[in-house]
Amino acid sequence: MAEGFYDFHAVEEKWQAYWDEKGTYRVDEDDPRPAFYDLCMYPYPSGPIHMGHVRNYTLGDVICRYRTMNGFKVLSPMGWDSFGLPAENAAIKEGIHPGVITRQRIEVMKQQIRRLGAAYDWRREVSCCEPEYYRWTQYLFLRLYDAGLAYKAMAPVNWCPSCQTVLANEQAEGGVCERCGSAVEKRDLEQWFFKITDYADQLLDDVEALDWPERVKVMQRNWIGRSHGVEFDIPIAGRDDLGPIRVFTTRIDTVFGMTYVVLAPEHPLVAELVRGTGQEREVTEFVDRVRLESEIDRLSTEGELDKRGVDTGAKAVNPFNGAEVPIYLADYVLAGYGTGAIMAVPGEDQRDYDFAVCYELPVIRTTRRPDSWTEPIYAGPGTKVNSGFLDGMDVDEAKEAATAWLVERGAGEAKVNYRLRDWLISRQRYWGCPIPIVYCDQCGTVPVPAEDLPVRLPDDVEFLPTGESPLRSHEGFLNTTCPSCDGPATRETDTMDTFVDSSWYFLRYCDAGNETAPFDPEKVGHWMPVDQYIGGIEHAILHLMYARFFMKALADLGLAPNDLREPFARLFTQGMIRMGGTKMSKSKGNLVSPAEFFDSHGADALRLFHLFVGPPTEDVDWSDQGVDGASRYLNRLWRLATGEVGTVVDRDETDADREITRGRHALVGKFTDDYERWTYNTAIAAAMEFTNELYRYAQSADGARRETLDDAVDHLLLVLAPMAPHMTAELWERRRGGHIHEEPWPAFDADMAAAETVTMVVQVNGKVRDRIDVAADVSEDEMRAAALASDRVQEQLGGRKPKKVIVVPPKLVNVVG
RNA sequence: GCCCGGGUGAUGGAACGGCAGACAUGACGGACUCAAAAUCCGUUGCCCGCAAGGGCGUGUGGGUUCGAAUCCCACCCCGGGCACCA
Repeated sequence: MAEGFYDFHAVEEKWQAYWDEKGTYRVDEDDPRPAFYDLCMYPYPSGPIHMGHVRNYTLGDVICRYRTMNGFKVLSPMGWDSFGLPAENAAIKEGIHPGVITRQRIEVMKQQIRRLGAAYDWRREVSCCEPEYYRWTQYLFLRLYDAGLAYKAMAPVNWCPSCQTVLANEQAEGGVCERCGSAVEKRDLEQWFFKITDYADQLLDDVEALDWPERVKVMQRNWIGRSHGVEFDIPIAGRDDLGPIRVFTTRIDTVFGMTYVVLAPEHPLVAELVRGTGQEREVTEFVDRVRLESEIDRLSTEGELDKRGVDTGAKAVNPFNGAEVPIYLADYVLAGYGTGAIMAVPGEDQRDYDFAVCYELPVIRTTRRPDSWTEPIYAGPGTKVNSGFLDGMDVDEAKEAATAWLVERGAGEAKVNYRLRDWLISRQRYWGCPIPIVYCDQCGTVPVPAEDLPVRLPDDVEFLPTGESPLRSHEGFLNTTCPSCDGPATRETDTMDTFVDSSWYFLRYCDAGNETAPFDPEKVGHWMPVDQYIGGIEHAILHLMYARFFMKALADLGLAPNDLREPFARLFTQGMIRMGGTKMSKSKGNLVSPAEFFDSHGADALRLFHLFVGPPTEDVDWSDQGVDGASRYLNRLWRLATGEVGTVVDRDETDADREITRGRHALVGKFTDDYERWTYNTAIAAAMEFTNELYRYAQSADGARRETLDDAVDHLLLVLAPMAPHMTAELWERRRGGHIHEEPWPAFDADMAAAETVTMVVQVNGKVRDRIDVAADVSEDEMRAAALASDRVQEQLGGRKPKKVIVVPPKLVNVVG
């Protein structure tokens, strides 16, 4: 390799070793610098890293290094989301323990992440599949259990009758078991839940103050889905033995338009309602059919409305006017939301209308609609009609009056409902955190005492394609003694959803080595909340919602500081890397491996490409040529900074030199702005422009003035240091000595950055007709005079007097003629 | 269906009401070279013109403004999220 050529292999290795050994990015509580917590979502260790990781960690690293230069101690940790299904499936396929596979993959990934040059405090590394970590996941489960926030209940699950196991929704796509192809059924099984619904209001209200992308906030709000309404009783005609049907509505003002009532097929009153009636057979058949259908089938039957409901033959009595209306079952009413029963108002609800048309049920409209309205249903504001004592009121008044009417009679009350359900955490799987519970014939459900944790996953298990968790047949794991009575007991064999592990890993980073507690609340208070969280938009709902719930619950339990209610103050969601228009993925076979580029172009070139290709929020298409371009630029910078370009002379400062100094002040100003705005692509463009200018400067007949060029190049290196850390460190050391990443962020002088002369644009009727160089501090009058003196302007005016002259100092004059 | 994004050269993108296309990629031409690579220089939105210059141009149509890629209204197309939530 020729002397003077940028040998990125050697340079990158050298500096990676230096940062490791010197511990440049290790930070502690007693460091007096202000704290900044910079976090990238920890990866699932799938083996080699992909371009999405590169983009994510490059952004995180740029923040880390930039904030460090700005005087912060930046906590930037890394770890592994190492429990989960893919490793267990690989274990079944290859006959290797998932722990072995996972640990190997972590090593590969860690090596590659290191080659990216990202600065992590590796002392804080966590891996949630290790007992040192999951012990504390179990501990937190127990604390939630003690607080009544973890409970066991029956829940409908996807069940494969052939594999004899529960399937996650994504394993039951299309209503078919992904392993054996059998039709998946709904089954009711005892499952563990976290009571996230207790926090629904807080989770919703606290979204407002977060510095998060608006679309993520919208998704969180929709997911929680708070709706205010009324719950009330509708008696069943002639069936005093059955008690009323309780319904929920957000439109109690439309109650006089109720022309039928609908129960969910799973509603508890159904069996009694039809027993011994002529409708019994038809209703039972309907209920059985719906029960066997998966959620997916239920949704896909859209369009065949006539098969999706059935008349029970029974009648309900509208408490407001005594009208008798039929009671139907329909699968569009969900058992799990509200009361599982609705009053149907086909005049003011689209689904009710569609159903009513199909089953020839009457439509009563209760809101006067605008004259121009032609749609069959109207749900807007207006005056009530056909509504008894509500007539003449507007919608809001009617809601209030109808609610008061119900409350007076003890027949109903205002009620808030949520779309959010409790978090089902049970997984019938091996490779997850065991739920620390035992079942004793004498004592029932007994939590494992904290001092007995961790409940370890046994290593001596066989991974067979039976579909059943190996924990269920592992005698040594299954059989234990009751912590309460010492009698024989069996362990819970379900493990926790991996989202539980990721709901607190950012707290463990604050105190990763703690052997007596999950973390010290004081240390957590020192670093938290995360100042900048960076990750993919795919976690916009689940992970971010669960982690927020954990933070609030742990603060309430005294495990974390009480005022720490939100874990992530600022969130940045990066766009995807695509290849030829589609997402890069193994299954599509369009993966581009970052590792190849470490070898062929170097980490700095790969990082620079990712930053230059476009705004980091946007999806981007991968381009090999783009990396070539980034690499070309770095080589250009290398030649400039190693003195291979042009001639350098010693002389007194000339105008040309001063223009270069002005340029470097402007450059620093541009970078300072762009780092704050995350517009790295335009910052890099400015660096390229300035580099091109320095080339012309050094190659000009007069040559470059030594101090001026050195100062300009040094500043170019400083501003690029967070983006291309290896090359800038190497050049800085050669030119200046010392470590560039310990230099302070360069100051700039806005006055120095301002140009002395600017090019003023002269428009006639909004079209550019001339350009005139003027002093930067030119007055409005001078600009107007210069513009009107322009031959081109006079030509365009053709002797007419201008009607008006708009002057925008010092950029533009618009002559309106 | 509802809710977000987004439509700018051959391509990625730039332009936070004021020069549309910065910077880069690609392509073409040239220099250097025995040759190639690397590097360097030049051209590169469309149309008319020898040129000076002129006209057109940011998905479509309208509007606001001295001035619109940018703001407003309507529509078309693409991407994403949610979807019987009463």
